[in-house]
Amino acid sequence: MNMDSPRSESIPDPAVRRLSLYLRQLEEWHRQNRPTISSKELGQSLSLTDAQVRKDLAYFGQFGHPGIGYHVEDLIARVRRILGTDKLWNVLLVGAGNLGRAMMGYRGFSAKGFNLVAVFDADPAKTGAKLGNFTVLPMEKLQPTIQTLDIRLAILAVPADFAQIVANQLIEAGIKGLLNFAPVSLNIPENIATNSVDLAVQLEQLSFQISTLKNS
Amino acid sequence: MNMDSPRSESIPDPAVRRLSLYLRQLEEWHRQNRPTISSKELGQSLSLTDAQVRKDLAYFGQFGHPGIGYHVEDLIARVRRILGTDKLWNVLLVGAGNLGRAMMGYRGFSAKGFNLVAVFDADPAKTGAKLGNFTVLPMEKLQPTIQTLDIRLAILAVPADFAQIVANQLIEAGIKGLLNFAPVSLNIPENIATNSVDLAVQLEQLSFQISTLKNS
DNA sequence: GGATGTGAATGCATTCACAGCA
DNA sequence: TGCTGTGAATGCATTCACATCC
Repeated sequence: MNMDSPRSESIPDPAVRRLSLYLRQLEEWHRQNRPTISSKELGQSLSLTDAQVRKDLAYFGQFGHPGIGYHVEDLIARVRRILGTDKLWNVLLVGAGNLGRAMMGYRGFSAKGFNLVAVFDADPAKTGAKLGNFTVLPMEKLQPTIQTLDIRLAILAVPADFAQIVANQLIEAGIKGLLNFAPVSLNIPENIATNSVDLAVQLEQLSFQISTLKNS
Repeated sequence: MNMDSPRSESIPDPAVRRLSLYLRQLEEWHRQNRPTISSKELGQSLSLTDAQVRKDLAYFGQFGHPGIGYHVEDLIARVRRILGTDKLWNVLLVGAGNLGRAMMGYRGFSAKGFNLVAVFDADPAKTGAKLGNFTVLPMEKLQPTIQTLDIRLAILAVPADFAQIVANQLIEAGIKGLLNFAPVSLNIPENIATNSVDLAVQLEQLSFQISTLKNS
C-alpha cells in the first residue's frame, strides 16, 4: 500500500503549495520539449533558491540525477502522483451565478486532472436551465449525484450568506474537499479539506503592499 | 542600513494576510451590532490562538483594552487604515472573457474599498461592446485611462499565453499592483505588487490534502 | 565540472506565560 | 476577574555548505 510516501505528516505545508507551482512550470517546459531541468533554473523561474527546490522535492523522494538535474517528463509524472492528479477527479459546482458560469466556461480543468461534471443551484428559477454543457440541478439531487459519479471535490460559488449552509449540505452528502469563493470563514470539520479564495482579500493585500512599498 | 521606518519592514507577511481575515470577521460582527470582541473569540472564529491574534494586531499598534477586548467599530477603522482601504481604490480589469464578466458582475467590491472603473480587451471583436455597465476598451486606451482615473490596481483575467505580455503593458502604463488569474508565474519587477490565483493550483492542494488525510 | 541530497546552522513565526491595567 | 501587550522559549522553514555521484 504505502510505497514511497515515508513521512506524510512531516511535510511542510509551504512545500506542498510550491509543488503545484513547480508542476505548472514543468508542464510549460514540457510543451517546449525541454528534456531536463536543474533546481537552479526551476527556482529562478519562481523566484526561489535552488536549495529550496531541492529540499522541497526531496521531501517526497529522490527524483534528480547529480550532474544532470531532473528529467522534466519524469518529474511531472512524479509530482502528479504526489498531488493525486495522476487520476482524474470529478468535481461539482454549486452556484450558477456570474462566477459559477465562469467556472463552467473554463477549459483548463481537464488538462490538470479535474473534470467538472455537475452544477447545482438552490434557486428554482435557475434549475433546469441549460447553461453551456450543463443542466443546472436542484440541491435535492446533490446526494444521489455525488454517490453516482463518485464526486469528492466541490467548488462553492454562492453568496456569502448561503456559503456555510451549502458547505454543510455538501459535507453531509459526502464531499471531502471544498474550494470556497464566498467571502466568509467556513466552519468545517477536521477531516474535510478546504481552501478559500476571496477576491477582496487579494486586493487588500495588494493595497497594503503598495501603500508600504514606497521606499525601494 | 539603519532606516527610520520602525516596524514597516519587520512585519511578518502571514500577519498581514490574517489581517484581512480579521477585518472580514469584524465586519460581520459589526453588522450584528456586536460592540466589542476579545482576541479569544476573534481567534476561534478563524481557528487561531488568542496569542496569535494579539501578536498580529500589536505589530501595528495598541488597539485593545485590557479587561474588555477590542472595540469592533474602532478596530475595523484601524485595520482599514493599515491595509490602505480606508480610501477608495480605482481598479481596472483586462480580459472580458468568462472570468472577466464574472468580475464585472461582482457586487462586493465597493463595500471593501475597491471600485472597478474600466475594462479592457485585446480582441477587437470584443471592444466597443457594452457588457453590463462597462464598455470594453481597446488596449490603446490603457495608458490614458490609467492616468486620467489614477488607477493603481489591475485585475488580469486573460488567457495564459497573453498574461505576461499584458502584465508588461500594465506596468509600462503605470499600474502598481496586479491580481493575476492566469495560470502562469509572472516575471514582475520588485517595486510592483503582485498576487496570483490559480484555480487548478487550488484544486490540486485539495487533492493532495484528501489523498494524504486518510488517517484521522 | 555540474548537479543532487542532506545534516547543520540560521532565521522567522508561533506559542507560552506573565506583568500590568480596567 | 478578564483581558491585553510583550519578552522569552519553542518550533518550523529556509539557507548554507559540503559529501557524493554522473
